[in-house]
Amino acid sequence: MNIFNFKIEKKIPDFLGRAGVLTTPHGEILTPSFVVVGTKGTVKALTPEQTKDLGAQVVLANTYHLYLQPGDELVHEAGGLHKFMNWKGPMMTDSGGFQVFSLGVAYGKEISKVVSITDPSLLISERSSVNDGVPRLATIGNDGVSFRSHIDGSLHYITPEKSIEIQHNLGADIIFAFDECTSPTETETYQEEALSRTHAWAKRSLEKHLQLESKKAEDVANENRRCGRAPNPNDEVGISDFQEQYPSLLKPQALFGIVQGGRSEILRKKSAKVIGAMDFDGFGIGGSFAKEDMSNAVKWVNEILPEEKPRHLLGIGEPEDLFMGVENGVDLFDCVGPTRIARNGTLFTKNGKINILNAGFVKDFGVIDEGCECETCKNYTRAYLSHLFRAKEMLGAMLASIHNVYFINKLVSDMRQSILEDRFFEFKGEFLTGYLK
RNA sequence: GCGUCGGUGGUAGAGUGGUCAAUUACAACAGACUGUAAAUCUGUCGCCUUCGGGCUACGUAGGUUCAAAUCCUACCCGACGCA
Repeated sequence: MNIFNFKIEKKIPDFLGRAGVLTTPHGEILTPSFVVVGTKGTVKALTPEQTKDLGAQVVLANTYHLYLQPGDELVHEAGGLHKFMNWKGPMMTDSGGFQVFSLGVAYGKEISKVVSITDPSLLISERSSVNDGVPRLATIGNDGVSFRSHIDGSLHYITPEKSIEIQHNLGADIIFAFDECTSPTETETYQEEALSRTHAWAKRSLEKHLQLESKKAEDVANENRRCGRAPNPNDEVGISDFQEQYPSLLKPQALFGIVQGGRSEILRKKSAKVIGAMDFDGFGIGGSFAKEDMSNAVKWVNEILPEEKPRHLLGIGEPEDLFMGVENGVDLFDCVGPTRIARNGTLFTKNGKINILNAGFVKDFGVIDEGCECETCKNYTRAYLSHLFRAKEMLGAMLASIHNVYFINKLVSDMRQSILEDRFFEFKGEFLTGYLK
């Protein structure tokens, strides 16, 4: 299935990279594209209007968080997440699979999305399927995952079916299969076990999704009859014509399957084959990576995944990683980085990141990033942002987020343009020379 | 003028004979942050160091003691009360 049209406009010669257009019921996404993260139905410190104006084409919210608060049923009652949060463009939701990891094995440890595999303290101690005594908020079973709410401690059980159900209630255009994100420090044996679980969950996610989609199609047909509209004989799902006519919640949703496999070439390729052969509308590439492994993993996977479907590298967003991903055939990226580091005082510039809290910026009346066209750079100085951060004024986080989101969207958009103009590697060289110094 | 209480590191404020270079918070300085447990977290925070330790420090100056930020005396400063 490929429910949303994905058109590849131009490829990077002899590489996997490409520029394309993905059409969703809420508009087009020009790829490659950076997906801004709005976990709880808000891009932190930005209004949806600002987010859009900063060049964001699509936002990603989170199943687990919205299920806990305010509850997916409430969001559904509100008319879906688009309407609830007033985001009119394309939207994605993550399945909660990452929280299996971040609230599970990674809980309380210094393990995150990108880790240094050389650090022995990160090694996961001997696994026991029962309870290894390590405190965590998520426990994995073969059928699903028990979560202890990080908000109030209450216990919840999420299965692939439950995740898909929640994501249908939320109503994003693109939703993800429920998966298990593993740490690269896990043993090969465990990676294999987790991978077969992820594959089984992918299948169950897909089945549940198709079931809910056909029910939605039925609802659409009924709605049609009720309103006296003639069903469209050329469109058995009855979807494309309804994009403008029907409320958000009756619009079709695309499901992306997620490839895992840790650091292993064999497992990554196996996963790409298995997931790639399933009837997904696109694919996510997941996992916690050792930085040095990332490009290999992406390449292995994208050589196998069907070329005509979009690919999303989950949770990656450092500028140098974006170049790596685009070069290796990734169409979509999401990352909390730009917004999180912004709130913590770090800003992107063409010459690398700066921490605006550093003493040198107190009396620096220059702009954050010379030549940047964002509202922050056009109107405020480094000294002013320095003051806002030191004074803990929330405008600091807002102005910094404006800059970082603009910067990263502009960067990916420039990459796209460079592909179209056949000068991707020139652009990459130019940018990284200044950025990585 | 008399009396009472008090003067501790950039700030606030613990400590009231040894375990005190001195709890804690804030500030300061730096670092981290990659499908958001995150407007968060970590480290440093008297001087010197061959990282073992050495030196100078709790208003000032003396004193008691093996040992004082802690006890005594005088002085300086502050708050309050009485004249």
